[in-house]
Amino acid sequence: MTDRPLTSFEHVLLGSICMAPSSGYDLKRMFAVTPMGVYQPSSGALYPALRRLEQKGLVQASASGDGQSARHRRVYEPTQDGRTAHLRWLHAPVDPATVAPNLGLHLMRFVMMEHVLPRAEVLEFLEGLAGALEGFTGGLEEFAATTSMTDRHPLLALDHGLAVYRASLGWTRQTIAALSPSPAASQ
Amino acid sequence: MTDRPLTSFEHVLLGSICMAPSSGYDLKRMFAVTPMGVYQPSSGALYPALRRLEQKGLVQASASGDGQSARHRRVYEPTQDGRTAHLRWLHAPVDPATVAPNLGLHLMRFVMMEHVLPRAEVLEFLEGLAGALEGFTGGLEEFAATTSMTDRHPLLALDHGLAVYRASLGWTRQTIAALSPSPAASQ
DNA sequence: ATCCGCATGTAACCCGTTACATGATTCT
DNA sequence: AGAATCATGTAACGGGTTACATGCGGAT
Repeated sequence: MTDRPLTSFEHVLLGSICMAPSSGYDLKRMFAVTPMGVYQPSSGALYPALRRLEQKGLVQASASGDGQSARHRRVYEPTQDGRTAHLRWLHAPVDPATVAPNLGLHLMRFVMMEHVLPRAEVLEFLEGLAGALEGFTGGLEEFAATTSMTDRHPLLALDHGLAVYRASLGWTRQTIAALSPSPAASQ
Repeated sequence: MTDRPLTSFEHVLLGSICMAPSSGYDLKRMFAVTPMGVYQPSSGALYPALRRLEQKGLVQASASGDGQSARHRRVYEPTQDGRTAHLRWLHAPVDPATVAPNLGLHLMRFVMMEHVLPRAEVLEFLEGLAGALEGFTGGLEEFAATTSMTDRHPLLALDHGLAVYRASLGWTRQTIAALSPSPAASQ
């Protein structure tokens, strides 16, 4: 009852439910089937998390009394509070400190922005992401330049980080371009 | 006492101690200073983990009775058991299922292989990594090809995944080339 | 009739985070 | 002397994993 902020996992669940009312099993299959399935939540994580969202009044089991067929499913849909909390989450600026450890989470946010945030705000988010990625790669470059390390593998691992986050930055810029309203002649 | 397998974190600590005997504070600074610092272990995680390694007989507080100066430091060094456990960890093949969620961990393994595994085994590891990355990107490509998704953002997010893991794969191949004994004329 | 997939849940256990506590040493 | 850093630790709390339990529904 301390009203702690939602965990990332809870935010993803809430967001999924906002995109489409879902049962726990639906969400499980979503994780299993889509490339999001790098993380495979267990029943012991999923169902208690949904109950927590319910107890916080962010989702509710749909009162769809549609006849008999709903054998044993709890289909959740967002409450008004849930929608606003989800929107707040989508609107949160990209914290540069989280861009490296939570890149995947920011991508999830990007996916859930579609049809919810106006194009301009999506671009704003991507600009923030690009800035954070620039900062991170810049930090790696500076470390590489100033370190007195002589061993080979650590420097190669640094190159890996640079390659990966530069790729991420490249995608971000490309996506900004793709989503920007083309000013004149289009592709 | 159930003798559970070591966690990833414990393996990283053990590996660091194998590379150079360290105190908890040394390890903390290592995480804080190097680009490894995307993960910043708390005292409540670090010191208990070291005690666990000690209780399992994998490390021991160095009995360096060198005079007085060792004010209040517990410097750990690996035991024979610890070294063999670390080597087993380094030798473990790349499980393709873990390559996406634990890429960073594999990179840590790569770093710790230097001066420990012969060049041939490092290359073997990198080949395994490349194969796993090919499998993963292949899976993403197939999903992109067969999905009936019409929304834009999920497909763009997929592109991000492809860009990032292809960059990782590119680095792997490049590194294989860089570490391979040049057969004839070198660049 | 039985097995498999659907569907939700619970309990033990472990571990990480947060926050706090404690003392020694060096710097100013 | 007082402050900052070094250095290790503990307690409360929350949440995830593993493993198990349960029951309904459709398929063979």
